[in-house]
Amino acid sequence: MTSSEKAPLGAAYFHQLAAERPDIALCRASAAVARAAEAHTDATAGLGVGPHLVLKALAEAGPASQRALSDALRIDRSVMVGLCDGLEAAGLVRRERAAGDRRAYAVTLTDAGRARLATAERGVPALLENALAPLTAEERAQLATLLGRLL
Amino acid sequence: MTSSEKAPLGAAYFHQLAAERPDIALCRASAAVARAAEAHTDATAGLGVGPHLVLKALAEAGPASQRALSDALRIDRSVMVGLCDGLEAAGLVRRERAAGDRRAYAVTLTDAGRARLATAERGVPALLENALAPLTAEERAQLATLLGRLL
DNA sequence: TATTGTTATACTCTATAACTATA
DNA sequence: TATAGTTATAGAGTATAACAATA
Repeated sequence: MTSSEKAPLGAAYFHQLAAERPDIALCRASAAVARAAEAHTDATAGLGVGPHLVLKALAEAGPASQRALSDALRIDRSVMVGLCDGLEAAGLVRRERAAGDRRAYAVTLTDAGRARLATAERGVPALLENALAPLTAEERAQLATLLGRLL
Repeated sequence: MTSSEKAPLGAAYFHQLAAERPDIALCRASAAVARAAEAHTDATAGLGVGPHLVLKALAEAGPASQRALSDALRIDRSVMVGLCDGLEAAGLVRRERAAGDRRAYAVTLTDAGRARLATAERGVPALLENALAPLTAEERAQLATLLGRLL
């Protein structure tokens, strides 16, 4: 687009592309951040992002149906099933029957779940520091605001 | 985190989460933008993002090896094979042998490829408008800058 | 030894459709 | 009829390991 026939492919090319196409920059940045965060899964007590978010939501909101968790975390219902299966098998969550609606569960955090969450949460700052290292605190806040607007 | 036991799960919950966890906001925003963009694939002449980027790189840099394309677009080499297969089958690209290195191809844009790219590029503004609708032009530039820093 | 292109494979994430039991 | 949970499935996207031809 700049000059008709001179734009060598290299590291610089991708940055120019990222500037032109925020959608693609978003996709690649998301993958890069996820990779960087995943490298710190140790920090989150071996808890993946999905399970971690479920425990966190339950800790903050109390027992909830899988449907409510799905909506709140924007995770598909069919995925939530497996997430809760894993958490239940690990003893971090109990599936009690919801009072007043026998279709739904009241997914409930166990003491072990609360403890595991606490450990995982302690690792989050390091995870974010690692994943967002190139940004200052101010820029991170800016980014969060912009992404919040997109969501 | 705020008060011990009151944070109803709802749309608001996700936004609070996004504010606390830019990594997760990035992941969800990326998916949301990709979905919005995909809904406009008509706008890009039926060309997916990967193929589009390959054509664009070739148009801007001239014939290149798959390796160079992989590096420039941050797409794995094994994925680039299939991308080039598809583009070649569609007649948008030719795989000529590279001069001076019989291992590599010189992937070359055909006239049909150039025409298809031109059509697809015409749809990009509408695609971005649709995907980034919640952001002002200024905010889009801000976002691009921040993502560029992350990459 | 290292690199280009290739294949096979696998893993994650996401989404859909269909089923059951309840409502 | 609509909803909660479940299952099976399928499609992207991404990544690894191994191989042949070539450097």
